[in-house]
Amino acid sequence: MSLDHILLGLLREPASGYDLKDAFSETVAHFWSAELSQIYPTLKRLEERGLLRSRLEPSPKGPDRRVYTLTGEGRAELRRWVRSGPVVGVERFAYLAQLYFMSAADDLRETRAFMVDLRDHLAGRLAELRAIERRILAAHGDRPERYSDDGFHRFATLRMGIDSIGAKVTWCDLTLAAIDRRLASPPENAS
Amino acid sequence: MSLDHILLGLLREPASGYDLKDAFSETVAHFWSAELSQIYPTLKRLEERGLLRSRLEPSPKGPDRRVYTLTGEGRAELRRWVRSGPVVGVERFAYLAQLYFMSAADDLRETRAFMVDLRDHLAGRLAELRAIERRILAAHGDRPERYSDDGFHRFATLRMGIDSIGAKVTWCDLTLAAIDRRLASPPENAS
DNA sequence: GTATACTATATCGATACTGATATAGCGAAC
DNA sequence: GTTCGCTATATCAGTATCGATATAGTATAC
Repeated sequence: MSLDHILLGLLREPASGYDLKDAFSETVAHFWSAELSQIYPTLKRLEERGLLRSRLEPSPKGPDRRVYTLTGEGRAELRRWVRSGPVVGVERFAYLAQLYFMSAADDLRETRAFMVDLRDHLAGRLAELRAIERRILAAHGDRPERYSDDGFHRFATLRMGIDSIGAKVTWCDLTLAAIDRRLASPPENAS
Repeated sequence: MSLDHILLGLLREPASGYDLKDAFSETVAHFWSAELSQIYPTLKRLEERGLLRSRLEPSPKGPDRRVYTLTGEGRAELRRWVRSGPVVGVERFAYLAQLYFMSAADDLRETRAFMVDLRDHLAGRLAELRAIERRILAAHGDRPERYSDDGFHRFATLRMGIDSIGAKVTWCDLTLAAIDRRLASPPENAS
């Protein structure tokens, strides 16, 4: 159900499905993603439910664009959702499952290589988020307390991404250190 | 695809679908979850693919149990997956989307209430994970360096949950503090 | 002229996941 | 004796998501 509401949220300004796909990568990529093959049918369904309205517009650089606009009902539904209290879903981490099952039978040096890979990947994501943060801070004279209300909320979601992935990178480092200690002096009476 | 491999991993000891549902809540709940309605057909499919074998056993307390066992192929597939490098999926946070769209038009005190709710929820999850950690530490005389290889990997996944949720709770607190500063002295030249 | 790249919409099949529902044995409470 | 709760398996409908594919206009490069 969340994609429905995210599309409503992004449509506070009129846009086509194609535009929305771009909006995803620019703005909400750190907490949601969607393919065009999911966006188009979802927009259609939202229009059928009366939450959106659409019109065809000629495009200067391709086929006609179907541009969607929020209806009053759509705006009301978005507000209802935002005010309905935090929607906390199940988090799924396939890589933790891999780590969990990478046990006794395997070589600890394989675990080490796995953790190095994971650390690199997460550190890359963290660097991207930090780059976005720097751009935002620069645009506001490094004074986050002076953001508009919109900016305040957007900055907050970005910070959660940075803090959460940052904690994971630190966890990778600590786990790697523990692996190295273990490789240097294996436990004798393991339990 | 991950559920397939998680079931293979949990089946290093024979179990029925019903057992596996329990195993989820006891062991891997902090990084995956699944309903019986998904577990049963997945087990059937894994058996068709030759990764599992099953037999019917009479149960002392109910209808017959269908008990699944790993085949050699199943064990090989599990090892292949574990060694294939970290599978990093997209993380989706509906509550960040809500926060993101909870902007200018709304009252900042609503954002505050939302963040308090979220903090409570996350703090509850964190407390559960810390309780599991304490039980494990107590069982090992508070010396994590002496775990078996199995214990080492399991403890590592638990730590990632604790660190990551801990960072989110801290982020809630910092965001709440920023909201309170903002409520006390609203920005004049917001940008 | 044609191959390539980008804009734009759309559909299909496969898999993933949830919640509801059905069936059925077994034991304890009332 | 029947209701309740637990064990146990199973199916269904609805939605979510991804990757592949089709179609087609426009512009640029070669």
